[in-house]
Amino acid sequence: MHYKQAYKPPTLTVDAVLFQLVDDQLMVLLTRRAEEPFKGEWALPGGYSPEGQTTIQALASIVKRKVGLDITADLRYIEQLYTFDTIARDPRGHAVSVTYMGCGYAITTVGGSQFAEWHPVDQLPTLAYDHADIIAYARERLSAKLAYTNAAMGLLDKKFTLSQLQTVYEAVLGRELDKRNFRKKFLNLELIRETSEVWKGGAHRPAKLYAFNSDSPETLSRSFD
Amino acid sequence: MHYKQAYKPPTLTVDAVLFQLVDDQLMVLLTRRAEEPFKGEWALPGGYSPEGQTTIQALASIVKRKVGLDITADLRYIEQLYTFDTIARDPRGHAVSVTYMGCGYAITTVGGSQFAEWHPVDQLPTLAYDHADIIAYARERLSAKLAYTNAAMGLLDKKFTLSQLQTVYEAVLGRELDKRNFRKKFLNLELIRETSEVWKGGAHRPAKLYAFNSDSPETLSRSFD
DNA sequence: GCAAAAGTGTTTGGGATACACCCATGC
DNA sequence: GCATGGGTGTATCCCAAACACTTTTGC
Repeated sequence: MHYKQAYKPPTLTVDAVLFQLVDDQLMVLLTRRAEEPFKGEWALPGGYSPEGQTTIQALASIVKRKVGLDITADLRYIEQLYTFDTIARDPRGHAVSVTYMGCGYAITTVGGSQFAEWHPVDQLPTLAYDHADIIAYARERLSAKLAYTNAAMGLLDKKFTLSQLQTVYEAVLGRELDKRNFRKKFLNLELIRETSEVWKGGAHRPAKLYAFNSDSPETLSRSFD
Repeated sequence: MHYKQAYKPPTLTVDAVLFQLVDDQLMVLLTRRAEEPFKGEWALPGGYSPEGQTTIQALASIVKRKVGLDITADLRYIEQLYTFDTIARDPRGHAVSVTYMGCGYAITTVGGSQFAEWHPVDQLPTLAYDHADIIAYARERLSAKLAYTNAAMGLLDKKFTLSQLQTVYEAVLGRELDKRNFRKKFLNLELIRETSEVWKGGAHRPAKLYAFNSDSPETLSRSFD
């Protein structure tokens, strides 16, 4: 593409905030930077988004290469979050970052060219660039989405118990919920259905397994909580 | 900025969906394209976003130049909407567009290097690029924001009557609301305050003027409607 | 039998909805 | 005095919140 006047676009990058629950805690995937700038610091997985690829395509190949995670196979949900574009956010020069937020369940396949680790979203280390802001924004968005969509699906197995569902809500919202009210409200939304299976999880009464009625993102007419 | 490997970013553009009410109708500002591609068709105001400027800075100068509108002075509100990045959206080559949604009140200053006109959002002409999608997305976002923020502020004068406020809600949501319930609910939100002034708008009882308590965007704890 | 999580109902208060008439002004 | 929009109250229903005990299993 060429232009009548001289035109130079900023660098375009992509970054992903990837969530999953580990031990009932909301975790985010971070990589340790091997090079300057911010060498040795923690950062979100991300990289350059070149001409000829959509940002999500670029993100998919970067995430696969750097942290060994397949965003279609390993994630249950991903959406565009926001585009961060302040001039000084990258010390090397002006870089505009299109960010994504994704959710998964029991992801263990992490391991690529960069060292990566899941960190509790409530106890993050110092982060490179403006990545702390990006994570804060993603967490807020996810909280909001729990209330009016079936986004909790992203953090659960295909079949799950009501207690596991409640754990997702509690971990993301950061507060405890009443078990009876939670079940009543959620079952009223007609978002999930009972399956015939049960979960035998230990030395206690087995729990019924439920599944979401729809595999795709849904917006609720009346919102939850 | 230079790179270890060859890296070429896509073109970065900005586009704005600007709303205002005219005759109780929600209108969006469109320009008529003077050149190929899509010569003669209607499009959103927008243009290239160069290195060294944030997208909102680039948008401000483009909108000022092309349609003669000052986004700080003429608009009451603007926010980033979404980044559209499909490869084929611009026939000239891969162009990623960071889009914004803005609202104003009684804007009459339109007139720049491009012919521009306000169009009812419910009766749009054929639009260039993917701009119809962008407008649909903006309208949805604005609808949603009316429910849980003070975004209606953006489409009103600093002081307004409750009927004018209700008109904003009806125009954006696209349905009629009950006057008594609307007033009760809105006054309960403690988002607006009565002023001592009244509006004498014609051959009928004068209406009390109200003002928003806060000039800046606010999110409500309990949502409206 | 005991530890551990699953499962279950009722009461109360507040907001949502539906609905119709009088009031203040200009002309 | 009449046309025009401004302004007001009540009854009903449903949802949200608070709250504690019994059930089923593994060991």
